[in-house]
Amino acid sequence: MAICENLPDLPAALRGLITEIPPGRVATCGGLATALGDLRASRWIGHFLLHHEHSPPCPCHRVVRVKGLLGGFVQGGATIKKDLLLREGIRISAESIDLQRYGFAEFSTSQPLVQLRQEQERLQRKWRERRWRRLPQRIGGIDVSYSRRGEAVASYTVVEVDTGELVWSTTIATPVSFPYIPTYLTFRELPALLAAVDAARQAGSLAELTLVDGTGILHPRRLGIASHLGIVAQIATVGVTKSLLCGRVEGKPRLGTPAPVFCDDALLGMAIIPTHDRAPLYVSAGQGVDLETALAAVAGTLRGRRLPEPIYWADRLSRSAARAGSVAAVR
DNA sequence: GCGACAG
DNA sequence: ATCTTGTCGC
Repeated sequence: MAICENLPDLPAALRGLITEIPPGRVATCGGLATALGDLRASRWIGHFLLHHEHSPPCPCHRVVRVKGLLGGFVQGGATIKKDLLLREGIRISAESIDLQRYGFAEFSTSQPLVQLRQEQERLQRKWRERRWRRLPQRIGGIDVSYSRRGEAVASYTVVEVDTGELVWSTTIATPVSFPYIPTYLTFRELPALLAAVDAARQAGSLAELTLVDGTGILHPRRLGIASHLGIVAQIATVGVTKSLLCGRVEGKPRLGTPAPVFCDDALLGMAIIPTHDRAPLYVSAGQGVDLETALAAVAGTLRGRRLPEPIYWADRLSRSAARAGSVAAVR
């Protein structure tokens, strides 16, 4: 089954961009993010800069904060960074740099994030909605945890709706090759999800409907990870999140009476209170279901916990496996 | 104009 | 998502 083909090596692309900044010039995280193709990546870039493996010729001191403030530096304080920049001929007055004069943005780049957005837009055309007359007897759940070594550990679970009992599960570890960037979660976690879904399919244990820990069409491009997984793996999915990626809740959800979530004036999700005094969950259609069916599937598998049973178990099993270390690996 | 932003 | 001690409550 095809995974996202030609996934760009974002850390390598970023390193390449940083290398392009000539001595005597500086760039901002926002400028680098734009060069990668989306301003949303700037927070990841900031985090990357503070934690990357920094060997001597690395010119990361040429990345500063917006408005010309120096910002942090891997090797500790900004003192060394300031010194390096001064030595390259940059004038620093009142701890800030004149970006009009020293700012650099003429990167040569293929903007890898633009291609990923286009992939999402292409797949979104395959999105289908369907209203189910009744819920299946078994509902699946899927979630990903991360081990200390940076592997993604995915669990697929199957729960009997009538009894609420866990009847089957599988857990698989896969390598992680993409960072978390809002709206691009799919490219980080999909390989892990697909490995778990494939294992369930081969065991003949795939449920008719699967709850995914991630959003469905409640997404800026209407293709959250739940929808993406559903389309690629050809399964019916529901998106469930603990916080909102986009959109606004209309009114106040109460126990037993969910509230609608609107995004760009479209009804794309529902906020549901899972149990007394708990924060709401946000439900959206993944693939092959409508919002009403998605909500019924979540409501029908909520059994007094914060999360619906299939996701609760997937979360619990993947986390304990990730912490324990020893998990069957793929690839 | 600025900030927010699933896991 | 993950890093973490104690603490409150059923």
